[in-house]
Amino acid sequence: MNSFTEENYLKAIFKLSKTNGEASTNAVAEELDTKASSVTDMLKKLAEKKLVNYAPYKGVKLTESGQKIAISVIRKHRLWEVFLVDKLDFKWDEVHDIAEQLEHIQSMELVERLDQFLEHPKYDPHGDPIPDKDGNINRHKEQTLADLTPKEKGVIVGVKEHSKSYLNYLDQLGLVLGAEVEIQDIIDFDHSMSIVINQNTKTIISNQASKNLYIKKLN
Amino acid sequence: MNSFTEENYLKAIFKLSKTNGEASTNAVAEELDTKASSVTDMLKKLAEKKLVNYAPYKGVKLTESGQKIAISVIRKHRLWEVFLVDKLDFKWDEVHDIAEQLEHIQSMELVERLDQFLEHPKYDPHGDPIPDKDGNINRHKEQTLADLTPKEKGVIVGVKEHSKSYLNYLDQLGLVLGAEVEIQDIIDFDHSMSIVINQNTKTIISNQASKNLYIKKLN
DNA sequence: TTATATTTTTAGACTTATCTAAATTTTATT
DNA sequence: AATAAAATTTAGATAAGTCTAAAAATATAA
Repeated sequence: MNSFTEENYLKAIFKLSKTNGEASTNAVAEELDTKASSVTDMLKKLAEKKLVNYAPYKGVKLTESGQKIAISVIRKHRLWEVFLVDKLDFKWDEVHDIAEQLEHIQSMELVERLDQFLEHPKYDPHGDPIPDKDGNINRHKEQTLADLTPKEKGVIVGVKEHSKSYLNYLDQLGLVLGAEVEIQDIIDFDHSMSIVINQNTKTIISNQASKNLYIKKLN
Repeated sequence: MNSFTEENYLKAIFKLSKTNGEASTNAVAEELDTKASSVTDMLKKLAEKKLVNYAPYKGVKLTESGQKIAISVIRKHRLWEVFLVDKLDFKWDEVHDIAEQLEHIQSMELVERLDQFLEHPKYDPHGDPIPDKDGNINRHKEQTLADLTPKEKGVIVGVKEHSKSYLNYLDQLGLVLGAEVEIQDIIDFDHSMSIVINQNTKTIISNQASKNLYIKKLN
């Protein structure tokens, strides 16, 4: 059995590995808000359990079984988020901390029944894909609002950044999943965009904001 | 913030205090399947946090705030059990271990929304009363099937013992919450009873079994 | 390529929760 | 009341996870 802590390390390493397939000690420390020395200790432990491949100074990589656990934790996290939003009427900016706790509940049966109860959702409330029972993940297309050019339209399918303040801000503007956005203009200086939301509300958003919104382009 | 462990100690002390208002070190150790010396250590810690009143060799008592926490954990446990049985179709003998984990999730908002989602249940799947938001508990009447005499009838309203094997056994016999039982005969020797369940199934149950079934007498 | 900066690891300490074994206190028995 | 038995506490260890400070390895830059 793995501890909460171990699961959190595996999850962090998984997240950081998306780009280059592995993670550095410092990156893991940053992600988990802890010290590099603590990370080193834990990596040794995870390596002994064959959950990661680790050689001193050489970074860390999940093994097959480490990845399996990480994905299962992510599956639970995202399913619980769907539960919280769809069934308990939480808003998308309120569920993260609670799901961080619920993701560690141990019971295969529970997860599968929850999945069934929620009618096998494919995405969580932030548009992140929910891994299936066998760990397959339907990876997101990486196109963001910032990639579009004037006159182009897209539908919001997800967010890259999950902070409460960002989600709340999007909510205010009506930039929620499924909303349609048309680019009107891009300011050369700072790449901020003027956009029209759902063909009626006009607003301006920063590049910082637009590059964290996943978009499915419409033609 | 309190750890899982602390919450489990408070819950155990609360449970053991039902009879005499306080608990002995050994009783707590037994309840939590740990050693008396570990309990002593923890009692000191809880006492420092003003969650219990503890004097060496004199037993332990919950303070007001200790009791509040214990009851809130019990409230969560029982609400989650209702969720698991009513929404996820678990059986009453399958939910204990999962609820033992879920009861430690920290979020007032979550509990209140769950309570609402479940439509403010008064009892959990074993007939145990669910404390309300303010910690008031609708205590059970302590009458058991073993207290009835031949010809008397009652409805099953709860179980005193929660082991999987007992619950499973009751299930087999149809001795579930709401079932009607009529006493036919009591064997003098071992106090086993022959009973009729729901006016049609006749069976014999041991005294051990009958004294763990809470009954509401019918007239 | 040598010096400097950055990253990572090691060493040693601390906290929480646990244990065993020994010592102490309380309770029960004669 | 003295002694035995039972319950409880203390002392000292252990494991998980963390930290600070110092040392070692790697990367960067003059």
